Amino acid sequence: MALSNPLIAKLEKRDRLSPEERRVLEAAPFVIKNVPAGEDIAEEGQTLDFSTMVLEGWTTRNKVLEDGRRQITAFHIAGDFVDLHSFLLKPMDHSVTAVTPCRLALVKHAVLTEITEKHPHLTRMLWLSTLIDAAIHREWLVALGRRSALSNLAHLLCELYLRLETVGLTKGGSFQFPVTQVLLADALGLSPVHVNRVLQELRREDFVTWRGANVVIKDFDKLKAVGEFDPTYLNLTPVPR
Amino acid sequence: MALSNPLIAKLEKRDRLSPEERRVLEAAPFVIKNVPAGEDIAEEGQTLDFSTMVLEGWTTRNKVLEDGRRQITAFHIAGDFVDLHSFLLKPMDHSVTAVTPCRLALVKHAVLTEITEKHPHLTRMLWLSTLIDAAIHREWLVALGRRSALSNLAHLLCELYLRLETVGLTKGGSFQFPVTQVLLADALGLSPVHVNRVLQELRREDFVTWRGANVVIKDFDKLKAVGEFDPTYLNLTPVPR
DNA sequence: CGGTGGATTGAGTGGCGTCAACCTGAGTGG
DNA sequence: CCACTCAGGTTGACGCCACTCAATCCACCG
Repeated sequence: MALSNPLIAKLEKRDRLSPEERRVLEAAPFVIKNVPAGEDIAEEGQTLDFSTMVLEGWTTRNKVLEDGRRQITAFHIAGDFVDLHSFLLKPMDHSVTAVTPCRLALVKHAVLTEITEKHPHLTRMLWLSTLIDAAIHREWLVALGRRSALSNLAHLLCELYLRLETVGLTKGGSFQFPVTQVLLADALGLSPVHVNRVLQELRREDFVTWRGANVVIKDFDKLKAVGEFDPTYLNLTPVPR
Repeated sequence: MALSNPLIAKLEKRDRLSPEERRVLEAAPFVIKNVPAGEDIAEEGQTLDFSTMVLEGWTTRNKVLEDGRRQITAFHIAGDFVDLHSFLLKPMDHSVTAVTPCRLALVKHAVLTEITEKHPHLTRMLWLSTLIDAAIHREWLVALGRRSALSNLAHLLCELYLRLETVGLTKGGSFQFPVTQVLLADALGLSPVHVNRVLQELRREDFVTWRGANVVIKDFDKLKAVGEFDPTYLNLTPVPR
């Protein structure tokens, strides 16, 4: 399997790639690395000379406070360049952690530099993917600052559903979301206990069925309404960029 | 005055620019626009064909929920390309608003495209500036999700102080921060009433003096400690990128 | 069959929100 | 010069959403 399959799928949702650009991505050298669940993929403070793409599995970006409280700032799935920003941002300002066992592709920064030297449009597409990450951050800022716990969770589920769909990881209205309630709490800025209660409300209202990692969305429209979800920020329309 | 003075200052803090690159920025065509306080500079949903740089004044990026609640996701000051991301992200997923009267420089996206075609390193530097915006978003996510109101405010003041310093807008330990408590509330994810009380605590503890827009930091170390502020994420060290 | 990670539940608490009144200072107009 | 207005800041009373602490349940596993 080529490095670039899920990445190409993801980029093509945003703009057409030329055959040449696709070839460049497919020919880019990389190293496969497997990481067990729970392990850190990159740590705050490190200066890396490669960036990591997720081929399989779930990862988070997270920061830890002095007293051990943790905030997850992003979830990443197949096709996501988890730390593409480490290409220009040094050192890492946060850690990246594997939630499940992960298959990763490590790409040297030198390879990325060369892309930026020779392929302006492809460069813009990679830039774009970091801009979408930032747009997601902004949406989470609104959720943490101004939405209720229930609304925040509903919004997150809508977002994940669409992102997973673009890389073919949904089945009907369902997907796998292999996180514990403690992890969810760290993403939503809540306590684990309260996450449990909000989950119960989600189920009571019959928005979703959620058993283990398996999430079935039963009423996407209601979920969208509760989360005031507007997918614009995911930039899922192909446009020349 | 050239478009690029505060921008060049900002970029040079992160990596050296070549004389050629500086010339490109200085020669880039732009239009000056003055905007009164309170006016929207760009609105959610618009697709723009230019990006806006702040030459003078304060602006915010913000999102508004259906019931009118607002969340500010960023403050921008001189030298910041407020909506550089609109170059690749279309349409705008949030609004940009002038807090004070602002002097802006509007740069056509075509100009930016040309830079990406001809000047790879300069492109990386512009990319970098959007990555730093994202790093700031992440820091705010931690603040909103896991920090107390007081800690959040302290952290914000530390951040603004350093950012203003890099473009020469501090004087001793003081700077101008022309926001109302309502605006601050929208940035910190709090109610205006609670912002007022947290401000009183800041003053009571003698961390800062704050009269009108004039903020004097009396004990930066204590402020850093309360906000658990670590400036790494601002990438203020020049490094080849 | 005990150990363990994760989910669930209950009781009590607190940080921050809401509502509403009041204060203050900087205009503005007569 | 003074009355009026108005935006913004301040204060008090009260309530709730979400937190903490701690116990219990459950499924899975060696």
